[in-house]
Amino acid sequence: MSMSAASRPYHHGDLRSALLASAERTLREKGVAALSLRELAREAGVSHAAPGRHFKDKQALLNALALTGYDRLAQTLDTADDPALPLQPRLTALARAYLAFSVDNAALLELMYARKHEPDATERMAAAIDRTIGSLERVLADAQKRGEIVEGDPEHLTLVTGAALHGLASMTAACMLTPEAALGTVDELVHHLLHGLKPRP
Amino acid sequence: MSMSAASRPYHHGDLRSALLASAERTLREKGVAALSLRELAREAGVSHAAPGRHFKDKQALLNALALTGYDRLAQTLDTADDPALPLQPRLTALARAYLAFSVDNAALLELMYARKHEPDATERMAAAIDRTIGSLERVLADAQKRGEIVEGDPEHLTLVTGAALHGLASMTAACMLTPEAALGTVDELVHHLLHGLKPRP
DNA sequence: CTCGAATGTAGGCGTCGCCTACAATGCTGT
DNA sequence: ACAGCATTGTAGGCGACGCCTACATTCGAG
Repeated sequence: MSMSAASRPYHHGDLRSALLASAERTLREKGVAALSLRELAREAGVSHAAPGRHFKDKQALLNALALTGYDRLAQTLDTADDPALPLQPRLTALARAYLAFSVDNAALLELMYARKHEPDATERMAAAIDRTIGSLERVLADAQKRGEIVEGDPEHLTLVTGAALHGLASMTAACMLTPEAALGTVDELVHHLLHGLKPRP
Repeated sequence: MSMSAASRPYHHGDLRSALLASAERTLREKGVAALSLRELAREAGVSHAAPGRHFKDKQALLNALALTGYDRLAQTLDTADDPALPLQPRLTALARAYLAFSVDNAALLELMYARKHEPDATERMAAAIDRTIGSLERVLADAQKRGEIVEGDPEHLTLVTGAALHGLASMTAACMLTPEAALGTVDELVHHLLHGLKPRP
């Protein structure tokens, strides 16, 4: 059968990946509200019902998109983490990496942290989140082993640190801070986190 | 003219408020995705185009909803703040109030922090956010005056503290923490924020 | 090679946001 | 009191969307 521009082969070949890639681009360029299955189908050159063969509904596509986001985030954090560094520069580097990712992928991050409802998606999402938080927990656990930070349940310390970082990223995403201001604040945030706000005697 | 159940008066009387109230209920009970102007119109007993007289489009209604949310939040924080308290309990109380609000109004908070586009809405929103952050900044400025916390730009200190609180709230909204766990962590978070993670000599 | 599974197509259904033309009502100035 | 205008609500239509079903084509395991 001919493969002229107007008549592609009946089967796309890798529609699922094409949809996800197209969706990510649209998400980045026009935001989540501009995402429509029909438009994605048009961009892929297939009929408006074809995406339904790969994603049972729109939410399923968004979930898949979020999961790819977690993969990229995990990879980003992994390469940013240098276990040889002392706590403060190590944590700062990790924080900068997370903030940079959140600025570059604001809409995607919104999807990643959106409350899902289907139990299966929630499971996979929770596992991905745990993996992300794991990067931070490793840093703090190491620091604790070396006596660089106070005793206490490392999970709680991770939560406090993670909340501060995520909060900064979230505020930036909400346009309460410019990305530059946020990146410029990271070092200070980590410093205050480690040294506390109360004066040291 | 008759006012039987089937034939209300031609004019609703206070459609705008009715729409906002109905929207807030739907938002709380079914989430933002379930909000539709046509459904709100049906609940108010008016035609599907009537809401357009009070909100130029759906986003305008969401913006108005967010602004009422900021009013309620400001009121909540205001009554929760006791300037007579020393820093730690004062900050803890404020944090608990914010967290409680964010748990009770998760979907609304999502709207409040959503990136808007129309310049007018963004202005009003930014003013509301400043008002909210002001509650926190007052606490820290007072503490600084009393020498309870380190020197430094109070705006930066506010940012660090606010990021941590907002992060905890945000993580709770994203179902990474149960509301109980979050509330149970607040005290510890404030403590670590004030005393730092590094061991005190 | 065959036949079922996987994948894509065509069309339809109900809902939505938004638009326009029109009707009813309220309000203000005389 | 009331004319005239601005406000508010109505009726209907438009195009887009998500999702569904019935059907067509292709792939691949036996």
